[in-house]
Amino acid sequence: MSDNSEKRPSTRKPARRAASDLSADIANEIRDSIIDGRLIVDARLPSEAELAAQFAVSRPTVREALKRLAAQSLIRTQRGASGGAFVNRLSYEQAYPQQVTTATLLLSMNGISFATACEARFALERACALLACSNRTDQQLDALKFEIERQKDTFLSDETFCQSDVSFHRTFVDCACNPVLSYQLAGAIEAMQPLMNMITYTRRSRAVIVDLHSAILDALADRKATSCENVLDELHSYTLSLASPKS
Amino acid sequence: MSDNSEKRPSTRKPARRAASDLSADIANEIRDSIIDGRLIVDARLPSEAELAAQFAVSRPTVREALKRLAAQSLIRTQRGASGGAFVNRLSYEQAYPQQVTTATLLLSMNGISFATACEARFALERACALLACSNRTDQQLDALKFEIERQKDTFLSDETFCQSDVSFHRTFVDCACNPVLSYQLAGAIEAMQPLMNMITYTRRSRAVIVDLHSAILDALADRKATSCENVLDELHSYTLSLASPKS
DNA sequence: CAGACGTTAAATGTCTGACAAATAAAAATC
DNA sequence: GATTTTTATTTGTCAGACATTTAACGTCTG
Repeated sequence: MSDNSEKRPSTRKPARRAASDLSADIANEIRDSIIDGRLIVDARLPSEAELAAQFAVSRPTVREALKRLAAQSLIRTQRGASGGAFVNRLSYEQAYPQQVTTATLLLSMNGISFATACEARFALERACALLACSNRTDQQLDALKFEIERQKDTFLSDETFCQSDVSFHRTFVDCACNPVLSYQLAGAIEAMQPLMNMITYTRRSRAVIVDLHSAILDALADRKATSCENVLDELHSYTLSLASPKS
Repeated sequence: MSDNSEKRPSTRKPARRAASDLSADIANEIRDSIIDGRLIVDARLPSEAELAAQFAVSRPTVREALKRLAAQSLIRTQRGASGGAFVNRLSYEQAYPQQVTTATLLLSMNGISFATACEARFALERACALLACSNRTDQQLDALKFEIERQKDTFLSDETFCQSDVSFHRTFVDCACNPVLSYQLAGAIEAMQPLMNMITYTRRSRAVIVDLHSAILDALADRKATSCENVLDELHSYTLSLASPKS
């Protein structure tokens, strides 16, 4: 929204623009360099001492800036002679935890209702149905089948059942064979699972869940996207009914 | 094959990196306290000196940990007598930029193809169609109409047109009236827009876009979810055809 | 000449101590 | 009693130092 016209560092001076957070400024500057390609993957940043001289600050300040970037997995550091800070290749594995943390806190801190979270979660999962039906592999079907079989085991602990539930839905999302989609959805599903577990833990009927999961598997096997979406809607309704059975 | 100087021995395990990163350990510990509720929103953390004593490290180390948390908007700091570090109420506005940054870098650093990104983007947007049709307000329709009118102006610069395009789609997502969905989708749309602009900038026909946008508006007005999804599919196909014109 | 081995230098990780700046509460003044 | 001043607390920043890690260099030996 704000006009980002900070492309002229030559005329830049230690102005009075509320610059009481040097480490944040430095971190932002380096981050922008990474985003717009001036610093490419695996490029080595100047040493902390050099950065300190370059930005005319002390080394602790530079270090705080680097730690900010490290917290976002934008850089990695290595000790030793040819060590230093390197631009990190951001991988899905590294981005997942942050995504989950952020989503979890957003839900818990902003009073998101169970219904709203649930609605979002199933809408997103529904978005995968079409692609999953066209792109799913037989291996993925086997994986889904395996989880369903696990869930049929009545001796399974509640915790393990929930874990298997998450695995099932993540595998379902993976059926779309689109890593971007998997990334986005994994964050959403993982973040909402604790919330959903807390509410539906005791009330859920495993038989109903297993039946619906089986129906999803069948729809995927037959590549029937519409029927797949319908089952997801049923699962959505059932989950909602667990949360508010007040009558 | 060129000899790669950055070989990665597969036997190398990332297990021994926990030994020397005190600031990361401290940051993780505090983060977990926030997540599981031991530290609630607006709670004040101990002062840096107290934290240093508590964790038996020096103040700079504590500060690096706090900067890591600040980079994720988990805490805010305030100077002065009754200042300190406070648990931040994570808002969507604060989470957006990080979400966009992460998504942008994930796309650009992992060689995500245009088709894959496009597929994910439209699948996600499609997920909103059903909810948008039931929940949209007349105000939102007006906002969409306003953007379409802007896009009809032939004197609009390419940049402004793209900007309006983003606004249109974000407003569309907002029609679902689900903040969680808006958050997830905004990240995806914002992150993919630069990629899509780069490819479709010159080739796109504004008339086609405007027509499709109008069709979306009509579908929303009539609350016809299926027709809305179909138009989105058309837009998807058209965008894809721009990237690989078989003519 | 080649390989093993010790040395060295560079870089990050950490600590100590200090001062500056901001800020709210307490104290002093009118 | 209201306003002003002082004070204490806390973060922001700096300087210097030492420890630790690690790659590169040089030396010694077979």
